Amino acid sequence: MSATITIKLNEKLFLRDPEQTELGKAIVKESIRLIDELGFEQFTFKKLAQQITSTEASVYRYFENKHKLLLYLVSWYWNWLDYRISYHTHNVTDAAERLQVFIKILAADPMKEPLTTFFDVEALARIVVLEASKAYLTKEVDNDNRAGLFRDYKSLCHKMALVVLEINPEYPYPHALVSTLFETTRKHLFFAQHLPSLTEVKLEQAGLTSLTSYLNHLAFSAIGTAVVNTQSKD
Amino acid sequence: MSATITIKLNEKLFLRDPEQTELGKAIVKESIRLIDELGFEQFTFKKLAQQITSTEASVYRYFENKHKLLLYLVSWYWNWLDYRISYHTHNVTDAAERLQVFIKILAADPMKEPLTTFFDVEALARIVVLEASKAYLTKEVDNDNRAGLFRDYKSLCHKMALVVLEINPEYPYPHALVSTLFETTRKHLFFAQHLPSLTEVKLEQAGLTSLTSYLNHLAFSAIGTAVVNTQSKD
DNA sequence: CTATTGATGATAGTATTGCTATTATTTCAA
DNA sequence: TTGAAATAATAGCAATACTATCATCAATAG
Repeated sequence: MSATITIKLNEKLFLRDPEQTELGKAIVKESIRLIDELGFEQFTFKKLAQQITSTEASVYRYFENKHKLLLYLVSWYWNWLDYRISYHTHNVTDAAERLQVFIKILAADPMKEPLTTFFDVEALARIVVLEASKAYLTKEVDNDNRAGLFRDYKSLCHKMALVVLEINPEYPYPHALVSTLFETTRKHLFFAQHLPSLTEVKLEQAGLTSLTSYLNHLAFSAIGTAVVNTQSKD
Repeated sequence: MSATITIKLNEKLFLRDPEQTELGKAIVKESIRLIDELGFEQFTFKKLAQQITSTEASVYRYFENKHKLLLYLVSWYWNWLDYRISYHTHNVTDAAERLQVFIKILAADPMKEPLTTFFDVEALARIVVLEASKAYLTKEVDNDNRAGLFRDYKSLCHKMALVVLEINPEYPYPHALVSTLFETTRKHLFFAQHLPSLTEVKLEQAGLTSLTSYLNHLAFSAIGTAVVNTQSKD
């Protein structure tokens, strides 16, 4: 059942919903390709418009500016992660096991995905590694936060924090630990590729076993429980 | 003994050494003030030149571009941290205790500092929190890395990794853990201030005890040793 | 005591960026 | 079929990220 789940994002992220029109989808699809190729700094609405043979003005009708577009893409990604995590854990009763599934998905382990998208999700995942921090590391954070633009990241974080508390109700840093896991995942994917002397994590295998191991180790030693030794069913 | 330790940075970070001239020092001092005030995106060499009543062209004679300037400032900061850590640990024999001093300094606990600077170090520390990630999260990382522009961060990381190994020679992720501690420190200082729902860390106290506690907890539970309960002597 | 070098300042210029505005054209729904 | 909405085409503007040229001034080397 390859359901087309519609990911519902905060309306303040865009001026016109890009999923509703062909042009909108072209903007999203091509912006992902271009940001992945050029990096966020070199990416401009003019270059994007050229690629989709449209105009800068048209792109501006969908997104206020490129920062909002980045926020849109990143939010979409967190929403997608949330969906995948729910999908793969909804019938896992043991909380520790659910946390492990969470980590496995975070670390980008390829799992059969029921959600098909009109754009390159792997490119988006690379964008999240390289650019996601820039979505909030600005002088505009507080305004953007008030506008609810980080809602998806925060709610996903909270959801996983509850799992941590289920494992150990006395654990004093559930949100901190989960956000650390999120940030650490991206940083170590990046380090493994570009600054390998900063980590023991290696990228060689598709399963990213060393990243998964490191994250499991960090999480479970902090929470104070041994890593559950269960093979997940997929 | 308030020694004026000269922090020696990679020469590729600048075109002309800013510490050698009055103009150079003015550039560094005022750029720290301006980046802290405006954020890195809104900061320009033109604005900087106006502040120091010099010209854009003169600034460009010291730094190739604003990205290199950021790299310079961030490298200076890591170097300064390195110096402080060495200073406060050189006669601490116990490795676990040295790691704790390291964490305490990382978390910006105010300690008597022997190094006096001609600019606002606290502003620089804020810049590191908000902007340091942008120094490497670019499409230019590999070039910058080849040019040795991350040398200071990497060597500091390695130094601390050796301390981790001294505590537990079997520990499989010393560099990963240390870089996680670095990144986590900055992220949680940021979260505590702007996205508090992502962390239990609070900023209220000068000593930042909650951040220090969280970092100690993360580090020592991962390494597999209890937190040493020693009051440091300062 | 020149003569030269090196650092700075003054000024100008250029391509690109990050928009906004106006008008024209197409589309498709009532 | 007509009218509203979406898009394209074009222009323009202030700011950014530089580069280049030339004049000035100070130190210092011969």
